[in-house]
This record gives sequence, C-alpha cells and structure tokens, in this order.
Amino acid sequence: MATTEKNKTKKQLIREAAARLFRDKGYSATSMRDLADAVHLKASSLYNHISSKEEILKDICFENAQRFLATMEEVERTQASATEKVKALLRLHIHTATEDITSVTAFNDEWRHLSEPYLSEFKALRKNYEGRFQAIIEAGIRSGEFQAVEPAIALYTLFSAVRWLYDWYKPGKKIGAEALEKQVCGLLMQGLGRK
Amino acid sequence: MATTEKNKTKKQLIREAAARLFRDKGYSATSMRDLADAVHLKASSLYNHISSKEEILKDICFENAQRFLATMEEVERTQASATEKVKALLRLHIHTATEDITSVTAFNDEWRHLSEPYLSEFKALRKNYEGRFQAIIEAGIRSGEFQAVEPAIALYTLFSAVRWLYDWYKPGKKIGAEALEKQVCGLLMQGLGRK
DNA sequence: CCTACCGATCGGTAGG
DNA sequence: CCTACCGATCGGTAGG
Repeated sequence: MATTEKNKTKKQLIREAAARLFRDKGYSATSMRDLADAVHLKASSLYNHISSKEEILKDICFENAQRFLATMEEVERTQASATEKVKALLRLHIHTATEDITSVTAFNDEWRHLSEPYLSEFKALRKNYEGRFQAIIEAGIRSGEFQAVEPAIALYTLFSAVRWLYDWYKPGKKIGAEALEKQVCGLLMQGLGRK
Repeated sequence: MATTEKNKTKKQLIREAAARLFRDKGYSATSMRDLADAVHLKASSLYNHISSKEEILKDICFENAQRFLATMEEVERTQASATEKVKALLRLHIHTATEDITSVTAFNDEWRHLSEPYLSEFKALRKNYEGRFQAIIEAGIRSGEFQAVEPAIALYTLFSAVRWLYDWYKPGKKIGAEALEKQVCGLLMQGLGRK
C-alpha cells in the first residue's frame, strides 16, 4: 500500500537523521525534539513512525552487526590467504565508515546506551565477530604470513585504527575512496617504517 | 590551611569518579546524582567542591591537552630520529590510556560536550598537537625513514589505533605494560605482515 | 554537608 | 500530523 511505502520512507529518513545526530552529539545528548526538528516534525509526531528513541538505536546497532557478520561469513567461505581475508575485512570497515552514516553509531560507542536485553545481545554479536576476526589473524600467524604478535592486540589495533575515518573523510576531500583504502590497508599491513 | 588541603583532595576524588563515569556512560548520560552517589554525597554537596558539571569536563580536557603538549615539546627538543620521536609519542598515548583514567574522557570524544569558548579552545590545542605530530611524520618521510604515505592518514591511523586500550587493558591482564607498548609500537611501525 | 526546592527539559501519551 | 500535557529527571541554588 502507498501508506506503508510512505511510512517506510519516513522511518528511514528519521533513522538517518538520528544517526547523524548521534554521531555529532552522541545518543544521550540527542533529544527527540532535536530529531523532530531535523525532519521537520513535532516531537510527538515522531511516534507515528518509530516507537521509542531506543528503538532507533537498537535498529541501527543490529542492522550493522548483521551486515558485518554477513561479510565475515562470505570472507570465511573464500579460500583466500589470511592476508587477503584481513584486507577484505579492513576494506569493509573503511568503506562502511566513509559511506554509511549509521555505522558510526553502531561501532563508535553509542551501542553502550542500549538497555537489556539488547545490550547483552549486541555485545554477544560483537564478540562473535571479533572472535572470528581473531581466528583469521591466528591462522595467519601460524601460516607465517603475519608476525608473531599477540592476536588480541593485533585485532583491536586494526579495529580501532579505522575509527577516525567517519569524521575525517568528508565528500570534499581530495583523496578518493580507493586510494584511502589502499593507504590505510598498506599502513596497517606493512607499517609506517620503510622496509 | 588544612581545609584547603582537604578540599583539594575531595575535588580530586570527585574528578576521578567523574572520569570513570564519563568513560563508562558518557558525559551526557552521567548525572550529578550518579556522581554524588559515587563519592557518597548528596548532589547539592558536590557544589562545595566544584562549580559545575562542565567545569569537571573542562579541567579534565585541558589538563590532558597540556600534558600531551608538554611531552610534544620535550620530544621536539631531542635530536632523535623521526622513528624515535613517533615511538616516544606512541608510548605516551599507550601509557596514558592504560594508566590515567581521565585521559579517556579528553581523547575519546567526550570533549565535544564542552560549550564555547572552551570547545574552540580545546580544538585549537588538539589541532596544534596534531599538526606537530604530522610534521614529525612528514620529516620521517622526507628523510626516507617512513614510507611515502599521506601524512594525515598516517597521523590519524596511529592516533586512533590506540583508542581501544582504555577498556581492554585491565589490571588483571597477563600482558605487562612494557610488552604491550612494544607490541603495539611494533605493529604500527612494522605492520602486521611479515617482512 | 544536608533538606528542600527551582525552572527547564526529558521521553512519551491522549485525543483529535 | 498537531496541541496540550504527563511524571520523571536534569543541573543547580537557597539557606542553614
């Protein structure tokens, strides 16, 4: 029905405006009045499209978690080397950080404002993803592709190394998306020092 | 006077409890009642020691900024190679993240809740530090010590690569502070891939 | 250091 | 989709 379609669109608009506000001010400092202003509604009208502030956060967090896990599944199924697998995941992180406004919320700390049982559920998904990422790193160390680092340290260093992108990479930047991925991957895989 | 000494101590206790709460819940989600509970006072009694919630944030942010700039000054004065300078700064970041509870607030995004003119002032200090860090990276590229990466990309990658430490490095961990610094520095300078 | 309390703002609902 | 409004909670003050 047309009404359903329209509602869906509006809900999507609200969600994206919310993601932008959560990124800029944080979840707690974003009021429903702020969000309403951003989509040119009164606060009470938001509730025709969403059921609560937390629902927005929850949807954003879990949608992103599912997307990352789906890519992990794909990467695991390939017969690529550990190096190629890590690079593929890094590219996913970089690409998402620069292209999807909602990903920042899900990965740069706002998920902690989820209440139970969502908080535990989200943390479990996150831990699952991290564990599988770490397994790839461990396989790479065993195969001799990677240096003999502590896998957990490597995992979290890679993870957070790309966390600045969301507020640095603006459309106006001279560097292209591909060049950015190449530089960051290169830096993390080869290091800053010259060979 | 004894009273002054006592007040100072209590103020320090409040500040540390605040830093812990800001880290765990974020600045906005931390209420003065939360903070009062943490130091076993009523909310109104906090105001005998501090003048506002934002004052605590402001003090934490600027104190950390000054400390980082002071170390930058020291590092710049040495005649060390770019590699040694970058390592010294990385060690500062790693050490601070694991040892000083207040540093998280200043560097992991809570500073954005400062109001003007403090916000602009803090951002200027931050930009100053980043510019000087980037100059060291540029010198290292010119001298041939570093790969020919985009300096800004290298800067922010190093910067955020250590941002996970504050919630991972707990006293119970088996890895020592020195080993941690060595591993993270090694990873960022040499990369994950084997030579 | 506390009790008592302030106006402002919060997320959300009622009712049309 | 709006006006009108709810109880709860916010940062902070008065006064002792």
